[in-house]
Amino acid sequence: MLNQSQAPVERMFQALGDPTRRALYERLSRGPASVSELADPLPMSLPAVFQHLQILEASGLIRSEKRGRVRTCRVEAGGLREMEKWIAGRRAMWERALDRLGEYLAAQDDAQPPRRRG
Amino acid sequence: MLNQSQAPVERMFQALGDPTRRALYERLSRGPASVSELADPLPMSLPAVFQHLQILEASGLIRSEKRGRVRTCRVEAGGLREMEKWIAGRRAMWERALDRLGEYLAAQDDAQPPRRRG
DNA sequence: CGATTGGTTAAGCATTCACTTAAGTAACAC
DNA sequence: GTGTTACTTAAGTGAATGCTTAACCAATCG
Repeated sequence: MLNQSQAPVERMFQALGDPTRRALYERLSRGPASVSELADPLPMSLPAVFQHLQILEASGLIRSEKRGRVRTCRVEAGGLREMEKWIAGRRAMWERALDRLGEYLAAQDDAQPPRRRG
Repeated sequence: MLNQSQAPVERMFQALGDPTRRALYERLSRGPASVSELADPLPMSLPAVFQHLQILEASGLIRSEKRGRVRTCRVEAGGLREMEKWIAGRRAMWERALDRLGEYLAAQDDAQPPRRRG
């Protein structure tokens, strides 16, 4: 798997690549919830949901806190920001690449005299 | 795995959850490249890279075109946009949830007379 | 033409992943 | 105290994933 350094944003992408975890995250973006509240509508066992929550939390997308015997989960704002930053970075590189292509083509035009008007 | 409907954005997240594919995508965001150019710096076989490229293309993050015997891959702009849209949607929901919480707390304040000034 | 290059397909294999059930543990209810 | 609730841990299983090597095919080269 070429396990090189596992950047946090990568664990976020991986976390959201699973439909269950995406559903959990969408639910939590509507407001905090306990583990069993989250598990209730899902067609799987509570330990399974708990494992998914652990993965989401390890990725930095959510955060949770235990009071008494109930653990309340909520979205971690920083997570979204990390992903947005990564995407913005790729977009910037890609747009710069397009610019370079434009400059290159312009330079080609300068070097070779235009056919129509020559 | 709760295989419900596999939204396109989900396949993108899943695609970028792998370090190799993330590296491929980063390379391509700097400009187009052929399959073997992409495979060259990576510590794995060409078929392996090819499979990763297929996954990236199936997710809609990249696009490729074959001329003669060389296939040229490039970033698909729409892919980034899809992911940004999804993230923006979650952020919006999350911020709305915070607003609701604020309103709720304000209502609580109105209902109960303030302690300090009462 | 035959040899090489660039990609593609196929089959197999080891690991990881998404579950499961069973068995804890700790907080609260009675 | 006993029982119930809410989570947690552990162990196991089948399927999906990330590779591999060994062909195979079409385009280009000599």
